[in-house]
Amino acid sequence: MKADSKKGPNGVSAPLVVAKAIDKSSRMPAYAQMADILRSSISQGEYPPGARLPAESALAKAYGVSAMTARQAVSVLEEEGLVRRVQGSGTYVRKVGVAASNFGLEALGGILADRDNLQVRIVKAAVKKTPGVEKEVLGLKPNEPVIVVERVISHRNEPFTLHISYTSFDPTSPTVESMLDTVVLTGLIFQEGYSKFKRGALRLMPALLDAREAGLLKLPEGAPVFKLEHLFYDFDNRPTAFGWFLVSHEKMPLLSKVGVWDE
Amino acid sequence: MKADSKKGPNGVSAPLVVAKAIDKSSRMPAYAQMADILRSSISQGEYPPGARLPAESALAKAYGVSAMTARQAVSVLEEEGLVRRVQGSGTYVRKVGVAASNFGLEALGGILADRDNLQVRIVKAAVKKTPGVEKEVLGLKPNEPVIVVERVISHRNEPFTLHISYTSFDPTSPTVESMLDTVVLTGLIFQEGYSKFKRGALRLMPALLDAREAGLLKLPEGAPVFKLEHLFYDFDNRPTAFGWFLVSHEKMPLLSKVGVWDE
DNA sequence: CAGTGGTCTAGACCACGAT
DNA sequence: TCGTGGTCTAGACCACTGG
Repeated sequence: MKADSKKGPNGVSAPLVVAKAIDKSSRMPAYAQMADILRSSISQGEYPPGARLPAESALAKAYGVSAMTARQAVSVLEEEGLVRRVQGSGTYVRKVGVAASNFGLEALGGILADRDNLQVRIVKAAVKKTPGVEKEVLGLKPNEPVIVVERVISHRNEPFTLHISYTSFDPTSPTVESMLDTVVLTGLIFQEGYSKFKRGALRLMPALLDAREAGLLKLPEGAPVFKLEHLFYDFDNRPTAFGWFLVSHEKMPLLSKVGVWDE
Repeated sequence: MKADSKKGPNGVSAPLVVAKAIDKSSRMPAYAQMADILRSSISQGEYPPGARLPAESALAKAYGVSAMTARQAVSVLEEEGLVRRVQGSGTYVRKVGVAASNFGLEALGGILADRDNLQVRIVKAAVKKTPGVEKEVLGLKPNEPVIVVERVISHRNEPFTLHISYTSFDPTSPTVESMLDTVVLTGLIFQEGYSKFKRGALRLMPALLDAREAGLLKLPEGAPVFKLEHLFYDFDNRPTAFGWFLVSHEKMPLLSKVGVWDE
């Protein structure tokens, strides 16, 4: 028996009741209208968490669209994390929970992209020759030199983040590139021009500000902040840019929403 | 002139050179094979960051598939964050940078789902009648009571997280549900059965452990940890479950990868 | 074995961008 | 105006789930 069919008093399968029709003359695509309707149905409890949605073929017929269009509508909800597709079984409404959350760093990107209001101050630039973990990460020998650069990046004249970076000191590359590694990290921090990096790994951690860091960021010593560690690889797969950003959670809020929010 | 065409010595447009052909007898879908090929091309620098990919129609012709299939292949790369589609213009390779990163809480979900190895110990359960921010968040009057419950959730007998929760004290709901709010938070913490929540908002922050918290989690006092704040709404749109998890970043690493990693 | 989601075709037309 | 991505159709067949 079709699980999504509704039975009349006499037990005969009735057609799927459609909450709202598609306006094909609208500029809004049919799949988007359909996704809105389905989302609304979920929101109103018609399809509670765990429930199975009608089959895509049934939805297509009910809304008078092709199967591909109905599929696209369901895909919208799937990408929103609202439903889960199981091949051969059906499409199910996801349960809302903490684990579904996802935190993006658009806020950071937005600020770093607002270059007109950014000020970058280099507070340290040195060649380090003593061993350290950064050399392991960059695949260097303990005695090979690395360039360490520390920058305070301010936004609208307020300190926003402290960036510590380690890059390999490659005597064969042009001096302008290696000396203060401005080119490499311009590509990392600002998303302009051609990036030199093929891929990167990031780790987000909580951290405390020591006295010096706190002074540079004009925050209290011992304040909890985000530490965003990064390791970027160039197109030769060599680890190239290791370092981290220290940034207050108030200046970079990490927010996430789960479930249905559009009403 | 087609921007993606390559010119021969005599200046005549040559067909797009295909790196590898699609094996239509393979069990791997054509779009997935095509996505792999394109990803590999990007990885090897054939399409550097900022470059425009060949038009979807050109790709379809070059690989001998329909336009919809080529489109699906490009969609894979788009969902991976590798390319950006611009209507009317083209599809461009994204530059790799810190802002592209995205942190999911699958690690948290994985541990909370492993119920056989979980122990939950309630370390506090009380009805609070004095005012507090939690009442504003839950939309209660300052004198309305809330239930506060604190739990230590251990995994394999090691403290994993401390959960503080505030829920409204609703005398009309069944006692079993409201008393220790076990049902509500069973749905929140464990993703089993039918969820009572329609949606939730979450905020991730860095925090320090005070002496009591540190003792409960067997961590040093003052250690930096993640604070994952949550506010969940029921299907009547009432804020219902406010609280937060304190969890060590070592037990819940937040990792993210950007760019091309599959080689 | 019936029903479900997953893939695929060979077209069509539209909205938008750059020219 | 032309090339691009975006939407859509009306079919087809396949892979998988579950009774």
